[in-house]
Amino acid sequence: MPWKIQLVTNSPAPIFGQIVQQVRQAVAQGLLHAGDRLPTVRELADELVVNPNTIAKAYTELERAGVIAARRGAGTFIADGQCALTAEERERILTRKIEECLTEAVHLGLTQKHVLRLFTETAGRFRWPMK
Amino acid sequence: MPWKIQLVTNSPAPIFGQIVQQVRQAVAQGLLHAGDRLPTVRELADELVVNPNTIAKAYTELERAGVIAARRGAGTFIADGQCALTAEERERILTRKIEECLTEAVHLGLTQKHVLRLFTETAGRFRWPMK
Amino acid sequence: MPWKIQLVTNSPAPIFGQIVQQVRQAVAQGLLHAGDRLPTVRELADELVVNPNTIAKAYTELERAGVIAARRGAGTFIADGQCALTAEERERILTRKIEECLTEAVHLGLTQKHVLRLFTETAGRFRWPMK
Amino acid sequence: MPWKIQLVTNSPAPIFGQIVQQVRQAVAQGLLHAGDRLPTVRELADELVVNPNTIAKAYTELERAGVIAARRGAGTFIADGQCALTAEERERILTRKIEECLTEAVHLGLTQKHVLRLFTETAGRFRWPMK
DNA sequence: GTGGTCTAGACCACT
DNA sequence: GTGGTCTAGACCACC
Repeated sequence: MPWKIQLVTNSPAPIFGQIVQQVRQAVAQGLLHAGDRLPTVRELADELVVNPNTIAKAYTELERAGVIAARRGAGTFIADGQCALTAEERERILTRKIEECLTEAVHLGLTQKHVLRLFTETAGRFRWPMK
Repeated sequence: MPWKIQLVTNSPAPIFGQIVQQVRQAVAQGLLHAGDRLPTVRELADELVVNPNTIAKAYTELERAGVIAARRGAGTFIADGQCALTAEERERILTRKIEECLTEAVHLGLTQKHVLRLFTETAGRFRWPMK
Repeated sequence: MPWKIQLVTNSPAPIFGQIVQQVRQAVAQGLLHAGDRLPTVRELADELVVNPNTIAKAYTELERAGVIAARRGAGTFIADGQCALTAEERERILTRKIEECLTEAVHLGLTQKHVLRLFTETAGRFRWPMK
Repeated sequence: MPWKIQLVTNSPAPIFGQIVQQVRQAVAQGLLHAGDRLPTVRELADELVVNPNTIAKAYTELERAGVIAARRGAGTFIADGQCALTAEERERILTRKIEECLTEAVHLGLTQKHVLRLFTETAGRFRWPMK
């Protein structure tokens, strides 16, 4: 992998969830591309010093989300998943996420201008669909 | 309260967490202001039909976060919480939230333009500090 | 539960998959309704004589599919899930299933008339959306 | 072969299983007839770019099911397989398949009318026994 | 050697 | 007492 997964063991976020999020983000940022091979369950388990079942759970979750595809006997690969949800559902999901984000921002005492700048800058580090 | 808390019992999010998030969001949107009185634990427990312990846990969490303050014998009130973190720490926290948001957006197949528009629109419904 | 889950231990289908399919079918046939409570993980594990983790895996899968909703500390309930896939995706998925079904039918040497009758009869035992 | 086998490598379905299903479906749709010659294991392995062992496993499975027959030194041919099961057993097997199909349909939120139309249309693309 | 399933048993978060 | 997470270790299907 072109980068390292960072686990925070003293976190309320479960280990498998941290792995899921970091792989999803790497894909969204274009650090991982469709067809790239992920480390095997056992390799990653050794590297992160967690139980192989925990890695397997993360990979299962990612597969269910269409982010990766596991092939028995061959390994695990980044998929070129297309989201099949309706347009309304997608907006609904994202709006909720954005509201969480903004709630946090206001409570942190940041200004609207500052937040918009941070959002735009960060968006530039992601890999957007062309369509 | 000027608005109703909406609980989704069919949700992986814990009940107390939903309450915390909705109070925080109401404050961030200016629906609740510093000094406003919240319902008592028992009142809210009756209204939402949940265990009083669950409400108490939500209030404890909100107090720990500096969003509300309980005054013995008087009730619970919205605090005018000032965030005591350093500027760097605040940016770090928000950036992580924004990254989660953008990761979701890319996986939903939305365009950068669409997401920026949605973010800006939603930000307009929040109450920002003047500073 | 108004009916019993039947496990075939000598089957290529995994145990958790058999549970998933049978719960899905019970919901589709109207034997289980939104809001109904399922047995606890431990209860069902005892009843079917399998490991609680196996039941938990089945429940997790069903939750991900939106068929049930688990509430920590409260139990597991049938959800009133709405499918948010696009119309094309839904037709695509079902057509593939139908093709599998028909392939099987032809290889069994059944006549078209016979199969259509069986299909229509069986459909009558399901609970269809009104819309 | 009058048509091409399409492998989906990003799929939980095993490669050999996809081959088995597609040959069975081609026979059921009349694209392959009794006596037609199939490619050799090596030819098909080269064409699909998979391990010859995988093709061999698919052929073994198809032969076991009576769909094809290998003749030493001559090649592999589509058999005119007669299903040796009792009428009851055949109905039982098909009913289970139909139930899976209908369970999926209901969960996709499709109407009974829609599903019946799709089933009838698809059935028209299959080659049924005259008997 | 790869991922998938299952068991056994521990601990935690939530109601 | 409920479901959720994690560990440990076994066996199987697939390539």
